[in-house]
Amino acid sequence: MKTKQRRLPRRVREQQMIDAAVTAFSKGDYHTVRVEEIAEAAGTSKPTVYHYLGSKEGLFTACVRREAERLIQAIRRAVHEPPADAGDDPLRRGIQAFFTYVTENRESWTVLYRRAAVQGEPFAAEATRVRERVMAEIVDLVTTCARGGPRPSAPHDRRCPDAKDAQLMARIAVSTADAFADWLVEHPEESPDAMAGHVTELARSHLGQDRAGAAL
Amino acid sequence: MKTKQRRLPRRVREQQMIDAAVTAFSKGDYHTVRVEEIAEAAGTSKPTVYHYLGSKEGLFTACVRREAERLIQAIRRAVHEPPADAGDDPLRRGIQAFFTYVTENRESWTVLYRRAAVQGEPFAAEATRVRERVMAEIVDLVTTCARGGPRPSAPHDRRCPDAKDAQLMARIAVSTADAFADWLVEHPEESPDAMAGHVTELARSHLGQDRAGAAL
Amino acid sequence: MKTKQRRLPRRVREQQMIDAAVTAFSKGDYHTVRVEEIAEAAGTSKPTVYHYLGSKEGLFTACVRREAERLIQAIRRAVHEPPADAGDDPLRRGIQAFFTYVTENRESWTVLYRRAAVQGEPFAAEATRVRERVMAEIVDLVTTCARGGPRPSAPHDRRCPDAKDAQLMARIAVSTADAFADWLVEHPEESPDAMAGHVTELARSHLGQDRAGAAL
Amino acid sequence: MKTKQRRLPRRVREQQMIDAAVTAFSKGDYHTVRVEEIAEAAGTSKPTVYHYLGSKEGLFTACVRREAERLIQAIRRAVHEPPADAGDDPLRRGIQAFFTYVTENRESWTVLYRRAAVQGEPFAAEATRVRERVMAEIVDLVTTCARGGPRPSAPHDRRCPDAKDAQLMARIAVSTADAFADWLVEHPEESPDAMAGHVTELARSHLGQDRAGAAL
DNA sequence: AATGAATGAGAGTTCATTCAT
DNA sequence: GATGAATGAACTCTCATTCAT
Repeated sequence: MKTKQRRLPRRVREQQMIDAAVTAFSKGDYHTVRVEEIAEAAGTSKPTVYHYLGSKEGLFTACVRREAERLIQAIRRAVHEPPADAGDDPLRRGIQAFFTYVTENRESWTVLYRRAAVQGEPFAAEATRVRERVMAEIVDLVTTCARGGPRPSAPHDRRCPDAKDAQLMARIAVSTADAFADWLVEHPEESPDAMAGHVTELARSHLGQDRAGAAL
Repeated sequence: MKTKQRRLPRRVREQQMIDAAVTAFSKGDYHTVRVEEIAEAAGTSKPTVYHYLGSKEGLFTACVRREAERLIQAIRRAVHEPPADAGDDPLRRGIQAFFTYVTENRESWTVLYRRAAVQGEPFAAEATRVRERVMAEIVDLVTTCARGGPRPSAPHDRRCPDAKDAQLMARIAVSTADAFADWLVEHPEESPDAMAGHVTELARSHLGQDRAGAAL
Repeated sequence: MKTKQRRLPRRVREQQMIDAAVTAFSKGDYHTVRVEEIAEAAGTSKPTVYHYLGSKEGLFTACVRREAERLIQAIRRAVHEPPADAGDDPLRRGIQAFFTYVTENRESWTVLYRRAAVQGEPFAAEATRVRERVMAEIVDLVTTCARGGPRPSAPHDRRCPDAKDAQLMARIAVSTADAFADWLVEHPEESPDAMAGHVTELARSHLGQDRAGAAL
Repeated sequence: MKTKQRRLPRRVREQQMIDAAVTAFSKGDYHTVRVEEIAEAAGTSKPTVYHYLGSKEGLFTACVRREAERLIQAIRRAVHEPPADAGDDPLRRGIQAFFTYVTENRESWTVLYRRAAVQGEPFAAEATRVRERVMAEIVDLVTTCARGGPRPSAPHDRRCPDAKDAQLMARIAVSTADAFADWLVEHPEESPDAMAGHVTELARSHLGQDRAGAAL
């Protein structure tokens, strides 16, 4: 057990604060979380939190930013630098990575999807922007991949599904992943992979079907 | 337009309060909403709100209860007492009613789905219970109807999807409806019906596919 | 069981209100008692209470006045119109009556002695005045009787103990009675009479002793 | 005269708060006292009071605890470590110390005896417990000393007055001390010592008389 | 760099009191 | 005469935020 470290370099302390904040914000409402409790969990004091992150809103925003970045990187890695045994369908790999992230990083996802969504909040501005970057990433995934982008073997798919369809699919993918993550808590015997498969098919079928009849 | 009425009977005022509260809670976080602002919107004063509903939590709970009831009734009516031109697939009618409700009663739905979801809050207790009643209703819809319940013309559907599948489908339906409602705000040209169609198929396909190969 | 009477004559309703108020004020602090609860206990509504007694303070004052009057009358009756078997020492009869009243009318006494004593309260003015009337009555009892007033057989007692002593004795009598009343709740086997005897002796001895050596 | 100090260490501020609170609670009813006024009197702000003492009730309880402790210590010191010129009757010394305390620390005593007595109040719980410790201390004083405990020169006093008697005496002593403190305000020429003498005799006489005829 | 001390501002809640029927 | 309806005013308590060391 490490004893409480004092005088850590700023970079490290900041990360500890954000760690603590993600946990806290995932457990309760933005307003329910007290800055002090985060400071304590991070092994520091309130003023230090303010010194580093500026305000409660800044703290929250930092969480959203960092976690969004992690999620985006996870998807990109799965698409562009897949491990050897990951299959050769990048759309599927991407969606699977997304499902896996949501499932395995519940706190992170909760903050990203559930907390940052509250409109009319002071923090909404920046948070919403970050949130949209995540959506854009997934839209991009769907668009690029369904179009056969990195996937050489699907030439008939070459049409670009229009942005509208892609956006809708992205949203459905996200909402499904969210529902599924909850579901998994009660049914740990299920695997995210199966669900990811369903959604991949749904996406490909929907994006193809609508325009070309039989995309599969 | 009636001028602001003073001295209304309790029943009426209570409804006005709940009306105002639903609007307020749909716009902001539970904690962001000030009771006084609700009182004013309802044409009354804070003490009267407390006199009638007991507490902020009581007010919130009253909203959740009333709106949940309305949603459930809308679905039941669509399933059991459909208008003449409503098609003869009860599952589809139910899901359609659900999508329509979510789309047309955004405030109501927001309170029901987004606000009541914050776990670990004092107000969550009753709200969560009510929320589960709504889920149960939809599970019921999926289960009964997919099984061919009121739908005489689909004998091949007779398998009863097990509770697990039905629950997952219900959650996905709900989550998707929520996402779709947002979507509709940006794309008013889309109709809830089309979306309901998609989801109905998704449900039927999922419930069938997994266990019976090609149910459709 | 009488059904709740409506339309009672004012005099009666007022008494019911005061009854309820005495009970309520004896149970809790002045500020803890809610006017509404008194109204309900009296079988009426709040506005009626205000109509009759004017204000919470008025209600409280009415209680103090009525109960003080009752206590004073009880003492006077014991001194001046004693029952046949009551002994022929008027001082003792008076103190005994006082002890009995305090013991048997705990609510009344609590309001009179414990509640009306809080200084700095809005109601203090009138309540204190009434309270002082009670003290004066007891001082009077001690003074008159110890002086051999109505008691023919104690000529050596003729000196008038000065007001100061009498007042002190009165206060001691009162505080002792108060302590004793509490005591009796836990020890119902004791009788007020014995205690009254002690205090009577104490009074007589003190008032005599100090000035004349052997008053008894 | 020190100017109003800002930034005092917690321990000090807490004492100042309790000082101010004792004064405030002695002047008015628990409910009449506003926390803010205490904070101001203590040279701080409301939130600091809450930060340190937790709640109004906590503040009140802290007062009761501290003052009770002081009173008890005063009595113990008088009994066990008397100054040279204090006489050699420990019962008398104890009672005298008690009377002196009540007389000289009117605020403290008022809080202890008058405010903590309101039953059925939320704040009464702990306060009542502390109050009983004070009573127990006095009972102990009466019991031990009357039995001739530390008093070597009174062998005929050896009977142990039973707990019942001791308790009654303690209550009367307390109640009388309270009345006497009021009395002293109007008659500053009297001394607590004289009064203590009276009560000591009353106690010894009562404890002896009843059971043994003429104990003195 | 780090933190104990301190607070302004505001929220929920309660209650005596008054209308208007 | 009696009462449901309504509220002004006040109070406890909380929390993000800032000094001063």
